[in-house]
Amino acid sequence: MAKNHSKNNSKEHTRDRIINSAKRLFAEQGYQKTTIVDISRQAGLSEAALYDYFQGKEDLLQMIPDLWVSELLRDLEEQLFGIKGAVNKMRKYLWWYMRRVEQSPLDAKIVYLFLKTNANFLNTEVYSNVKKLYSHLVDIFEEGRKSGEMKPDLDPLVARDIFVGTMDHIISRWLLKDMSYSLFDNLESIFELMVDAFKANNSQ
Amino acid sequence: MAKNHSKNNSKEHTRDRIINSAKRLFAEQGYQKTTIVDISRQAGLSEAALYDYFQGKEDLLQMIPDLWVSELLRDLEEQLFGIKGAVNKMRKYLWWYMRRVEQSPLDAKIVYLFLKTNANFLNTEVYSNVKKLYSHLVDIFEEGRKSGEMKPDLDPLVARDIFVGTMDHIISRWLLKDMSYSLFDNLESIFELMVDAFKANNSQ
DNA sequence: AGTATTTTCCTAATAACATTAAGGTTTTTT
DNA sequence: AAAAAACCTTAATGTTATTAGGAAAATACT
Repeated sequence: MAKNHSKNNSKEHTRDRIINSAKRLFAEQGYQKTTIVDISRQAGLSEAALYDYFQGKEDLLQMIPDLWVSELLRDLEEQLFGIKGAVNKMRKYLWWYMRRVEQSPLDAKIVYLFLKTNANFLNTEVYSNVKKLYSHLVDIFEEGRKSGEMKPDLDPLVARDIFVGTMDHIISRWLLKDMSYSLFDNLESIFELMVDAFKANNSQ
Repeated sequence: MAKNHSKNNSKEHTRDRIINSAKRLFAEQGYQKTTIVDISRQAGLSEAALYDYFQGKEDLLQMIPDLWVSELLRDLEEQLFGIKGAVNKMRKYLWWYMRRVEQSPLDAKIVYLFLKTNANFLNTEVYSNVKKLYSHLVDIFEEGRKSGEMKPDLDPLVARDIFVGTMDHIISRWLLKDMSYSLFDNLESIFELMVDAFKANNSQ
């Protein structure tokens, strides 16, 4: 029993060690320049042993965003729960996501810089989860439109493009610049401008 | 004389043939999955001959965006010349860029999907030209602010982030979805929303 | 023209790397 | 304690980027 427990732990531990080594190395040196030897050394194994845990280098790369994004998805609904009003939800979404990125810069770096290179990204688990993350945004804009908080003719998909595009752009630059400043700089004024774009024009 | 001319032509021709082969293959199969043999076969040479024209695979990848982006930069000033008003310039910028992307989808694909992977992207020629492309946008927003066409407290850098982020997002998705629809779908309503975000609120 | 030089290209190394083969050692189960 | 399973290792194997070394063709020079 106790042995079984400790064994399972150690197995999980090894797997995690490999993932964390890969994460650090991919984020530091990029996917191409990181070798399987690098990763397995860092994790304290031989190269061959790594193949008992993962199918290969691509598989290992995929695993990192897989874990991160599905955890984000789990957290998101929790975070939006109980918040009233589309603008308030939109605000929470933005601040929440930026904080999550700031908390997991290595995961974010891999998602933003190395994932899209994968030819069949559209067929991955990650993409389907990212779409779910986005769909919450679409719901928020739809709610805003219906409640009269936002423009009556607001296209929720267009609003999402502006929102996500802006977020992603800010994050990409932050990652490229090696996270040398805070992601929250200017966030308030960015948010205000986007609200101006979406909100109902009461004065007309 | 005649020989010299034809020789220079053929030299340029070979170089171009290599670049175009690489462009097609990188865009089709991705950078990693494209081999030097693939490229040189396609261009009608041996692998080794390719190294007389380019330093290596990375160098070849870099070359493609280099050429495209610097040509874009040359064209941009021409295109904005004579257009009056910040909103009109902003509109022209958006439509111009989208058309250029639609006209050179292979270049765009390489820029958008494979370039940021490069660890020292920030130190490349391309990045410095991209920054110049962006700086025209900042100028436009600054002009709009000063002329009263846009909000008096509009931060031009923030406006640029929204504008570029939105554009890039739409383009990335279009590229990932294999250019299966028109980039100009919804462009009008996207533009209108962005204008609402930036423009002076006359009714207040 | 005829020789020297440069350009362009090729066939073979070379070396780095991902992935597999084959099997040993330790742990768990019975 | 024997059998099975889990975990790990060293030594291939095969692919691929890059170099070496030099042939063939074009160009320049006399």
